[in-house]
Amino acid sequence: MDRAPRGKAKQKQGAKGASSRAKKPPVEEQRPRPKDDERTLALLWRRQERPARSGLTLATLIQTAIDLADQEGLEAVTMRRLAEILDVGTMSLYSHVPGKAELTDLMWDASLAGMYNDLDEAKRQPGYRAGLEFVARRNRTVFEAHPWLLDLNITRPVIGPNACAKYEAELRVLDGIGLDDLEIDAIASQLWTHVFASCRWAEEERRAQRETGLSDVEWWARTLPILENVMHGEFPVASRIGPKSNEMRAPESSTEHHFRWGVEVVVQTVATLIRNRAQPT
Amino acid sequence: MDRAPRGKAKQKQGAKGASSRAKKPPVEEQRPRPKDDERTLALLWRRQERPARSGLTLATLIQTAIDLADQEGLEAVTMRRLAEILDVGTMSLYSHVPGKAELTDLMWDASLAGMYNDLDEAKRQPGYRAGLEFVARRNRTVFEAHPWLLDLNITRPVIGPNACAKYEAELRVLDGIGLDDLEIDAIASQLWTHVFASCRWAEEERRAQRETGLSDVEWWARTLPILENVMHGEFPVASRIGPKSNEMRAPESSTEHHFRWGVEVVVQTVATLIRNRAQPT
DNA sequence: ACAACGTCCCGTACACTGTACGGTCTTGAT
DNA sequence: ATCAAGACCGTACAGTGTACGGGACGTTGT
Repeated sequence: MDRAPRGKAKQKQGAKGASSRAKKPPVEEQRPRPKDDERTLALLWRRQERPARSGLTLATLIQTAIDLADQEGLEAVTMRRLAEILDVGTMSLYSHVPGKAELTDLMWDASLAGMYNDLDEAKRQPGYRAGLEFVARRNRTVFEAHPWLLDLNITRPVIGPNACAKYEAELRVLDGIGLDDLEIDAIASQLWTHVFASCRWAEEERRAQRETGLSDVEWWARTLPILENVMHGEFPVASRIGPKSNEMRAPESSTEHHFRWGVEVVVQTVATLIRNRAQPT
Repeated sequence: MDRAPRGKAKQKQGAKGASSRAKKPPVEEQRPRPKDDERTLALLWRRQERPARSGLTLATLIQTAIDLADQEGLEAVTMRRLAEILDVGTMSLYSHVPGKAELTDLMWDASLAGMYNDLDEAKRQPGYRAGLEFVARRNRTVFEAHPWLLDLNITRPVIGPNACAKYEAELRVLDGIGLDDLEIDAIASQLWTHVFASCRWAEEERRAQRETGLSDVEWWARTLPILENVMHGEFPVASRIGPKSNEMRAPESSTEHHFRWGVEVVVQTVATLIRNRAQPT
């Protein structure tokens, strides 16, 4: 670690030489510790717990983290900050949780708690269309309650009880209506992808507005002349559609419109699949 | 909550007061500096540049960052590391770029360079189906060449020349085939969302495999018994579909299948929109 | 009753991040 | 030749996650 010849006051002897500053002997590569899924799984499915010596529970730790993220955003959630709020030493948190990454996984699962009253709530809607719309709205509700979930970019979540229940409840909507298992999975993930993207877009807009103080329309009104100045009519279609879509989307109802549109596409896809199944040519 | 004799031994004077550790007088809240979009825009559309004193060009800075991200992932891209590779002082980078966030924006736009040979390449495909498939594959190619793009979670990119060209080339596929402008925008974003999600899933799988050394099937084979042990048949549909979808997806061809399936959905959506337009009843 | 053990608590320290500040040097225009 | 602009960059700071090791405590075995 100690670069030997560094010295010579600060003259930078070789000057223009290729590698006057390049050092970093290979040392040993240490990956950042690969996230203890085993233990996370155990923590996710823990039965119940008595508070430990300091009165701290894993559940309250997670809840505190979630509350903090809700109020000040995900980047405000640091181990030190959490410890301070809970009035314990920073390192005490590590006796409840293997590390921050794992805590985040726990937060994810915990925020899904109580999404559906029971596993058949969604299925009970009249028809799969109503069911899918119900599911989509519930998902959006979660994202609106915990916007930081949109920053997680979760693709392969560790499987916790609440995520499981959510998954089950949502799959049941699609079960037994004439799709095979792979189609069910594909449709479900299509719906999630859309809802996530749609919510993320809306949230991004909200944040931009909060930070810059400019609404989307105002921002475009200010940026457009600069852009047109620099791309001299090279991109006719883009300059026609880009601003317009945003202009139309700006009113709150239009985000809503885009959201419904995506759900509708999923519904139509299901309809087509079923129809083709019914009459195989 | 707080067991009585907590204090004593360790002194810690106030001890059991609620706030022995809570301090942090309000001070002033400082946001992390709001990302200078104005200047980023100027840098994105810069015409050309002569190398500066040290021989450093913004273009080579960006390219170095991209290469590094390609080879070691986005988290390896730090200002110090970049400076070391380029053999300049860390703070020298800041005379070329306002900060790291802006550099990331520049990296995003730069990696889109040359995606299409010309603005009509995609449109030139025979029919919108071929056009959309072409676009989807090109997008995937970019994500495979630069997997770290999948970590960016870009929703509102700053508009650079390459992003513009990409946008234009892709919109042209949908232009003039009977969709209105809002539909074009919606379809395009639906396609991007799908490609992004699909590539992200594949990449996540690759990473998991690289880190744990377990393939997806192996991982499920190991995890499933643990899970079933803890969720005693509570989630029948989920336990039927979850493992199966992953099992089937494991062979490389199956990721491909899912990718195509999503594109097909988009194509069908376009077809439906056009059909309904043609005969407005 | 006592000892031993495990587990929680946590102060300190380390390696690493982005970048503010202020100085020095180079270069191009006048 | 002068001078201002701007590139360069050493140092420092506030912040991050967490490794380490020691001290305090509760439970359990004897």
